[in-house]
Amino acid sequence: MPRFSPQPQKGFTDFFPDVLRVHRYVEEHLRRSAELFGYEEYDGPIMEPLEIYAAKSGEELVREQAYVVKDKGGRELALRPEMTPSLARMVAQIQKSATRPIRWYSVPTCFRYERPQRGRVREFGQANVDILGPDSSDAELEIFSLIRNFMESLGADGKLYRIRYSSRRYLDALLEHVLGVPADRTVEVRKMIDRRDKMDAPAFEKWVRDVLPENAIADRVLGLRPFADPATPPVADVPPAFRESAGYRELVEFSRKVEETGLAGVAVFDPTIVRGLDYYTGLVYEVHDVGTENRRALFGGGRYDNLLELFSNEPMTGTGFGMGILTVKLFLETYGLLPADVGKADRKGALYVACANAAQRGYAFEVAATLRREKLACEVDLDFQKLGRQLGRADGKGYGWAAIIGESEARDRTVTLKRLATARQETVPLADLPAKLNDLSRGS
RNA sequence: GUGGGCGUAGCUCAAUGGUAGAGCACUGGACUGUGGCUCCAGACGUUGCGGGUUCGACUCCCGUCGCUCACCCCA
Repeated sequence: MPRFSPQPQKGFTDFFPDVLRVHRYVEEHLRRSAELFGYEEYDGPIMEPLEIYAAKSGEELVREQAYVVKDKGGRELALRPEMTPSLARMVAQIQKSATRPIRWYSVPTCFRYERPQRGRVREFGQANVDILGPDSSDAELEIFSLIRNFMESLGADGKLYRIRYSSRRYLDALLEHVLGVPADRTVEVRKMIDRRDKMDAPAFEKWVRDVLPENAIADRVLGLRPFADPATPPVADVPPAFRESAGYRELVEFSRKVEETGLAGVAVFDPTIVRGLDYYTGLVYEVHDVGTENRRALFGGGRYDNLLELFSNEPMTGTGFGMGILTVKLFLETYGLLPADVGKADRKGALYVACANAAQRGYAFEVAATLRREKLACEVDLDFQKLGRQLGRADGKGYGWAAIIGESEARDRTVTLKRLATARQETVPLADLPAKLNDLSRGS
């Protein structure tokens, strides 16, 4: 027999029970926050035709990073690298009948063939929360509130993270009217602004001057520093055309709303937020750790106006984010926000059936069945000898109670009910056991 | 695709060219129906793999594979 490696594929994860519990902890908090805001859970196929990703996100990325499967009909399917195209497809089906806004969330497993590193693996859980229909930035306000609620529920206050937002339209207006960047180079200059902090200064300057040989423009781009208030970019004279642009007005108004809503503590304008692809058309946002430990964005999102264009003639706008379960988990670990017992099963109210003699195993199973009928969790030790070992296992697994069974208990149809933490025990008739356990658990 | 770090028991790690070890975990015993503590014992290894240098390699050299961190990218 050949021996295979017990390790999972690179970038894939074996979720052992203690690891899975941590994962679920993050997921469940997200679900709870989403439900609190009225969002409904959906899910879609784990594979979609390759083309719908290619159409959305560019051929090259898809070829390099998609897991592609050819089915028996010769169709090329991709393991979903993201949820949004499936969301769009599904929404297109119910677009005419659904009550708006559509508030949906999902917690899919997604796949990307990339080189793994901290916070990034090939198979990953990514929560998605989207609100579709309203074109007002009140939708973004709601999304920001939801993010704050989620982070607070995990014990992260506003000092530990920031929602940083900007807008495509604002940035384009800034480039056009304030910096004078020619239209044919806005895409690349956007990229520069996104990249500035990640490069060393001379390399950045060289890049800028290569792309913008006009010195005056290059100087203005190089002189642009991050600034806090979108209404006042730090340049000598702001042309009126900029202040009249839709991008300017939209973002300044949104910034004001953020203040009014009391979100200013966690949400800040940041002109360097650009977001990777051309996907987004309006407000964009990312959530970051304020520290340097976790440089990868915890959340990324934005507004898309053309979401449904692949599937429907009728446009629909929306905004939403994706959030990496793993990145949030790393964030929580960094700040010690995971409860100490998050990886352990909670069995404080559960009972362990310890039977000292194989002759009474039938009665032991009957006791367990009786409890389970009353929705009381219990586990039967299958050793049927060595009571000491059995109690040791019960303790090791964190059980709150043990039911000890031997000859006399089986004869009298009782159990010896023992509280493991205190070692106190008493004999209880089987018929009274469920009620007794419920009473004691409530009292403790 | 590029670069750094690391590969020794299930896990965390020692062993500076000279007999491969410890702690934790596991199994059993001390203790035949009463756990956590303690003590004793056991099982666990092709030192990632292949080659080279050497009387002798976990140790040094070359290659290779794997893991990891960063770059690239990040729908």
